[in-house]
This record gives sequence, C-alpha cells and structure tokens, in this order.
Amino acid sequence: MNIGEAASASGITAKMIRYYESVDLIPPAGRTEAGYRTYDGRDVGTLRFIRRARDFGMPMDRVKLLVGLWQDKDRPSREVKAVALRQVAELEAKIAELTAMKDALAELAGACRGDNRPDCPILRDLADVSSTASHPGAVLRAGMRGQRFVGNGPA
Amino acid sequence: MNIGEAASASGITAKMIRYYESVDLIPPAGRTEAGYRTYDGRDVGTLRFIRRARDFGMPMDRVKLLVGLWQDKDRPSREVKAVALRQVAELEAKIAELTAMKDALAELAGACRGDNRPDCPILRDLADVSSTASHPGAVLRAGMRGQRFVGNGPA
DNA sequence: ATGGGGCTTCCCACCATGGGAAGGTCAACC
DNA sequence: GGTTGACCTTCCCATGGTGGGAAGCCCCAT
Repeated sequence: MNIGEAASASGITAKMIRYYESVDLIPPAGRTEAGYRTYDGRDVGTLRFIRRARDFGMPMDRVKLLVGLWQDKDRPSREVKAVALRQVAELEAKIAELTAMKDALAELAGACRGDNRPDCPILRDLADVSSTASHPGAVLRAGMRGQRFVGNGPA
Repeated sequence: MNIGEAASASGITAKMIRYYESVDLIPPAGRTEAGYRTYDGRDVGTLRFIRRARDFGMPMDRVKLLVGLWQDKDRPSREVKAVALRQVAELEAKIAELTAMKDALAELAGACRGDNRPDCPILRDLADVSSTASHPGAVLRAGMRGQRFVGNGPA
C-alpha cells in the first residue's frame, strides 16, 4: 500500500501520516527501492486508532500514550481508564469555561435592543472599568494557560 | 505612560500590546525621543476593551470589528448585537462538540473496570473497525474546519 | 516516449502567545 | 559623574496540528 491508499483507508491525510512519522507517533514506514513509503493492514489499523483518539480531542502526547498502552497486551485497564478520565476532566473544564463565556455574553446580548439606535449594553460592559473581576475570562486567563487540546477541531 | 505601565493597567502584556500594534488592531503608539512607546488613559481603555472581548473567546477579527463599532458613536446597536450573537452561536457549537466527545468518552470509561486486568472496552472501541461513523469526531472533522476562535484560552 | 498522477522533501502560513538575545535608555543612588 | 539595575527597543524562534505549494523523481498506461 502506498501512502495515498493508507490515507484513504485510515481517514488521515498523507500529509498528516508523514507528520506523525516525523514526530515518532508511528514508527518509520517501510520503503520501496524508489523511496516510496509502504503500509500494510496493521499500519492502517494503528492510524485509525489514532484518528479515533484524536476525535476525542486528545493532544498528541495523550494519543501516543494510549497507542503505547494499546500495543502492550499486558497493560492494566486501570491505566487506560486513568488516561480516559483525565481527558474527560479536561473536556469538562473546557466546557465549563466556554459555557461561562457563552452565558455572560448571551445575557449581555439579551439586554441589547438591537435596533438602529447606538445605545448598547454590550459595548458599555466591554468598556466598563469596574467589572473587571467578574468576567468569565478573568478566570480563564488565570487558570488555563497552555491547555490547547481543543483548538480547531481536529480537521 | 510607558508600555509596562500600560500593560499592568490594562492586563495585557507588553509583548501583546506590541503585537496588537503590529497587526493594526490598535494604532501605532506615540514615541518619546528615545523611541519608547507612550500611552495615555484612553489607550489603556481601548486595551481593556480588547481584553474583555478576548475574554469572550472572540478571534482577533471579531475584536477588531467590535472595537470599530465601539469607536463609531453612531453605530446601530443592531450591528453590535449581531456580532455578539454570532459569537454566542459559535460558542454553543463548540460546547456541543466538546460535550459529544466528553459523553462518548465518559461512557466508555464507565464501562472499563479499571483494575489490573488488561481487558479494556476503551481500547476495544478505539481499535474497532466498525464503529467509525458514530464517533463524535466524525462530525467534528466533517463540519468544523478552521473554526479556531477558542484555542488555548486567551492566556 | 510522453503524459498524468502519484510520491518525495522542504519551506511557508496559520493564530496568539511566550521566551530570549543583543543593545539602547532612564532614574536613582553613592 | 559614574555605576547599577530596571526598563525599553527590535528581531528571531517555538508552540500545535494542519494545509498549501514548489521542485523534482517515479510509475503506469496509452
């Protein structure tokens, strides 16, 4: 199998397969004499596994960890569960943040008439010197440095 | 006011203030003879406004738009509200995605005993060839290309 | 033998942010 | 007046995953 076939079989672009190889998420593929990468069914299985893990919003580190556990037939399920629960906890934290943002902003928007007059509580709030501490992002800025792990939606 | 003072007064790092200037989110600051940037109370107000808008998870584009509306005293509040509601809608979409991920993963984790035995439904699911379509990320991958706008939590 | 589609590597861009180096400036203190 | 240390300047680099694209090689079918 060439990389293109492996890509369509696994749902991961050829570009990303090469990238995963370059960051040691997957071992270097075999090569033909001409230098083309070759893949077999097992490789596609691994790629699919990776795609699924990414679908749960996991960062590469976590995926790598999980692939390792998957390939170790004697892992205790305890370890796998711990990884999964960490991910769940981070997702929950992110959801809570976004919800706080959303609620605060929706409330402001609800208070805005949305007509032709310029007067607007949304802008008033954003410009307001006094309400600094109670804003959703204050917490965010304080507590969530470098969480990444959600970003764009895996693509 | 030097950039450092403006930074602590506004809650935006000096580094980011320079960056915002470089991408034309804010106009170039005045300079002393020695080349130091200078800021006044109005500038700090603008920076604070920007920080608040970012706290709602808005991407730079949206913030820029909002700053423009803020500075135009004759804007119709309709336009401001529309921007806010777009942001709310995107936050809701993101929340829905993350919730789908979280629920699916939590369910799997719930089915895993988490003991010393290797058997684990989480890994079984990730490796499962058949369940491709029903996974949370399938939707994600299909529908959310290039949404960005949440990323790390503004920092 | 020629064309088109695949493969290779390498570089660039995104977005918002932080880190750090190399060098200039300012203010305070002795 | 000189030294010190805190601040400022610009410039480059890294992050994380992903896409885009160029330049060049390879393979197969016509």
